[in-house]
Amino acid sequence: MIDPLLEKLKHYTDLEKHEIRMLRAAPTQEKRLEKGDYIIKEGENPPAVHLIIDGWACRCKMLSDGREQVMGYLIKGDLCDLHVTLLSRMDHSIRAMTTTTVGMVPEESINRIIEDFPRLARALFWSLMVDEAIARHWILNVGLRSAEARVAHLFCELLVRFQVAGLIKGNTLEMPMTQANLGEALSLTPVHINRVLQRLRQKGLIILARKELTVVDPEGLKEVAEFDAVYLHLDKRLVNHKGELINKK
Amino acid sequence: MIDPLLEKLKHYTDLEKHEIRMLRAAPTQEKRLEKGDYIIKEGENPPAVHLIIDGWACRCKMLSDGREQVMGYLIKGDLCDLHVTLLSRMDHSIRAMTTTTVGMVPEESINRIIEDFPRLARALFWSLMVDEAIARHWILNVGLRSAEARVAHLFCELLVRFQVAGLIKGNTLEMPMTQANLGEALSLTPVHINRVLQRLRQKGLIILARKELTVVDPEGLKEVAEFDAVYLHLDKRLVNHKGELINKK
DNA sequence: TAAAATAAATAACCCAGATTAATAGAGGTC
DNA sequence: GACCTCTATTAATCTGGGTTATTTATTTTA
Repeated sequence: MIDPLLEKLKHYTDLEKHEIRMLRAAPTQEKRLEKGDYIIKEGENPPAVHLIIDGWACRCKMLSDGREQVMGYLIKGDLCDLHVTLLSRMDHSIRAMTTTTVGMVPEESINRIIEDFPRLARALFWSLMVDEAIARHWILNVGLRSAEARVAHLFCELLVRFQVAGLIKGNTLEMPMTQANLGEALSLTPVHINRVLQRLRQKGLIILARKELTVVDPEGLKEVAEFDAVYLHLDKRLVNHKGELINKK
Repeated sequence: MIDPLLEKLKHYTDLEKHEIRMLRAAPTQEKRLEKGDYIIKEGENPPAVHLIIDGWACRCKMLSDGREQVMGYLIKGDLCDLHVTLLSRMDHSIRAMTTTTVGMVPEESINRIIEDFPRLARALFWSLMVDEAIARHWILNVGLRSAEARVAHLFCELLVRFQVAGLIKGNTLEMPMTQANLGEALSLTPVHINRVLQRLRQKGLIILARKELTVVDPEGLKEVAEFDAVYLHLDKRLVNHKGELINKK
């Protein structure tokens, strides 16, 4: 089930049958991981690129005192470590937050895509650049926004990403992370995350219970978060079969 | 003077004469900017990629209340907006922090490199991936480290980046940003930046005066910062003329 | 070289979010 | 359905870094 990745890439460019076929055939093996397992550890040089097929994962890194920062969430359709095809080893770890199934795309398939499927290659690089933009905006989030805006911003981001990957129709998504885990991502303590969630609930912006988040008032939440989806770069580009942009302006 | 970029890329792969020639010829035009000028503004879709030839710049983004977050520093040899060849528009701005000269590399040159100079293309993508890793580690820095460690970490990063670009031999580099600007990058107030700098000076780790930083005790500073240069991915890769990795393990 | 403007240094006081601790639910599991 | 463990909730207290204000260098400009 590679469809969420396809759905996501379609937001960047149209893909033809043979490109879709190539992508569907790319993960040659699946691996199942339990909650808490590391998909890839810092320092490793995985021989294949991992694709989240089912479940949730996060990018994370620990300091020597044991405190951990979550640097990004990975959902169905996200590629975990495409960048490691260029770098030598992981500078952070990726951990499953639920029971998770990952697909393994051998590096040769990636190289084949780069050589023979330029438009697909361009779409994959686009998703890498979006990951970079998301990382930059997390700096902004942690650095500048109040606790309440921070939580709201993360929820807005996840809502859009779920919609983009075609995983939900409405405004309800599964959210398996604990308040402690949210705290690691947003640099807040679990206690304060709890306080903020109460406030967002009171304002009628969200419902969050039993690992399920419903954004009751998306516009209101965006306002609190000062959320602007531009950084997710969802505007469809016109790209020819060689991967070249046409009609750029 | 494109040498800092060349120096940087050489840390990833060896380049041959014709590749070096291509890169040297890439910036067809230069532009001079004064301190405070925007090199590229959020929302723009620059027709050329900007290369810092001289001076300092920063990636930044402002919230509606006027507060600004610096999301990264750009030094000689850095490409500002390579990612915009894939995305439609900038999701943040780039501002000159000193009088700055940028070279403009037309998008056609980038496309030519991707098509005909695979090893060079791979090196450029490597630098993009390093930018992404730097962004992720800034999340860690702002999110988890104490004020003192944060400042120390930034100084360690800049020291290594200056060394990698062949801009300095020793441990002294020009540092034109004000304490207020450092604060915008590290999410600290100018007052607190000042307090922290005093402490780092007292500990004999740095000398900072007249826009010049000397790291007196690099090892000590790294210890305070818990700095590990792995995320800058400086290990030389063995890459053939087609840009394929050889001898990966 | 004096005046003006900008940046650095310091002090006094304050607050958003941290810390610690204790309680209450929710899911598992046997 | 009794037990156990993990997660959420709440309250009381504390602190790292923020705020505001003033003074003292540096630079820049004229």
